[in-house]
Amino acid sequence: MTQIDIFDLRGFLPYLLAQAAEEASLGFAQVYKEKYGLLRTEWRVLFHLGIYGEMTATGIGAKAKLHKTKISRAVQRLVERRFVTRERLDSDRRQEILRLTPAGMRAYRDLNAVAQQYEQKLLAGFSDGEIDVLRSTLKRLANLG
Amino acid sequence: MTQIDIFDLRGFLPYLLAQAAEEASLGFAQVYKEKYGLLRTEWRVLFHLGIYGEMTATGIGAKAKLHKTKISRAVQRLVERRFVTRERLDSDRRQEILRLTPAGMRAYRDLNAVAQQYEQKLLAGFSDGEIDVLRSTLKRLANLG
DNA sequence: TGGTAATAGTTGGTTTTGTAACTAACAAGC
DNA sequence: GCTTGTTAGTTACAAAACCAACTATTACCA
Repeated sequence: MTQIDIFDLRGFLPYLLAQAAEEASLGFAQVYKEKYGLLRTEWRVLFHLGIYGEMTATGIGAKAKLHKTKISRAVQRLVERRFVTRERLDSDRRQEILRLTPAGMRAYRDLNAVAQQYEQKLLAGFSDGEIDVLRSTLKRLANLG
Repeated sequence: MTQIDIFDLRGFLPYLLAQAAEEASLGFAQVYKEKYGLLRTEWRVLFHLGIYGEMTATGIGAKAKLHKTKISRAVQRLVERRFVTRERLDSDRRQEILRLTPAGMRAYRDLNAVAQQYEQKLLAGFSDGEIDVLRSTLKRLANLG
């Protein structure tokens, strides 16, 4: 067994993805942390409510692939900060509908705008073709279509 | 300010990257966890030593962009499991050279082979062109060339 | 109906991470 | 040679993640 048939893990896809994901999320994480005191999971919940409107915690978990305990705690903090309201459903009193407050919506819109600029910077050196392939392959890898 | 100019965050690159990275690493993480009881950081250290041969903790940190405390703890556990040895350098007694033991090398080679197969499955539905673009864009995003 | 199973969400205890302060060894300037 | 600053690695404490057990409510079905 020689060293020759050893696969070069430097290009190992899960590794490249992890490194690129971390690098890409870092700069933006600073923004939502410093401007709004949000943690990553809290930002994600905010962003799902901003996109989809009212949702339940379980619904967000399914879309974002986040565990319900993480969401439960994120929602708690978002409610404390008055970015989100919760309302028990009369038709099924186990569920709570989550909604952005006006303050939550303002934060969402602001961060949305920042995100847009941030992404442009990230992709500055890439061609349109590369960007298309990148997005489409990532979506497939993430099982998002 | 209408809703119309709101950027669609479903395609937000840091989000897609995070989701794809998590999905891609999950299956492989189970392997190194179940077969060798390794944590993610421990696997990364093992893999750097497998690729580059002997290194210091700081050297691994620089390559892998891992904080030195994380590496310190990972190395401790790898030494306990007899996958890694450490040796203080006489020329600079602050540094320790880390090396794989034979058992560490065996684990590395085994996981390397699994990784290779695993990656093939991940990329099964992609064309060669897509794979090239994916790898090259990820490397640039991760500042790895 | 009444009993069992399933679902929504929370809480508690353990692991793991993150951050800062720490020790030990070396380097550089005076 | 001292003093000051830097670097390698560890440790300690706080924050966050993980997992399992829990409450409350609804669904299934005999």
